[in-house]
Amino acid sequence: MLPRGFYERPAIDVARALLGKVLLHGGVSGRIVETEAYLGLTDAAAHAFHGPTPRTQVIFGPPGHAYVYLSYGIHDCLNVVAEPPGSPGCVLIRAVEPLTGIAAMRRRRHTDRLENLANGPGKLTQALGITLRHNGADLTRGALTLHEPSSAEPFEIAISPRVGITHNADWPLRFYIAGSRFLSRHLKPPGDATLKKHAQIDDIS
DNA sequence: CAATAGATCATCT
DNA sequence: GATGATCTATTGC
Repeated sequence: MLPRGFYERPAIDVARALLGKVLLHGGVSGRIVETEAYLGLTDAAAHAFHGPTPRTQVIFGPPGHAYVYLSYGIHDCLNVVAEPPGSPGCVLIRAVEPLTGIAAMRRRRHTDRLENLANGPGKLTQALGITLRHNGADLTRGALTLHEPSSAEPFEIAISPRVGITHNADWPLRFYIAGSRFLSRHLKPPGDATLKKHAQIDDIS
């Protein structure tokens, strides 16, 4: 079980440190392969940016708790509260690699494909059975917990801009395990994009 | 494979 | 009354 102190540091540090850790709920677990940091009052993309509200108060509370919100009216998304009380940093869990309880995941997700069970913030909550009821839950004790992996193979951390936001869209606050098959988005091809533009130029001329 | 439309509702203005 | 830290199916190349 990760101790409270694990979460009591800057959100960016927690986002990086959470990679490779294990998220467990009711016998169903996954290895975290993708996270995003949200910096609170200095970050217009963060829910906490406008100060505490009934919804976001948990982000301003003690670290090591869950902030779960409803996304686009449909999906429950899981955040981990970081930083000391009053400092509203948090980390969005964007993807996990299925480890245990895979049968239950397949049932909840209505799909068999391993790579499609929990490769997105809305998908992993559905796969693990995490809902708005877990908002405010203490991650250091209770049904929803985080752990050190039993076997830790080394991995490389890659960085990119965050996904799906309109503010600070260029801030490099998304962290993921390089080469993982379980990411919410696949890597951009290394080449440039000039080839595509030719077609449009040809159309005009 | 890439782009896009539609679903759907708690939260805040 | 507008707005998303998304997902899926569908359409178009």
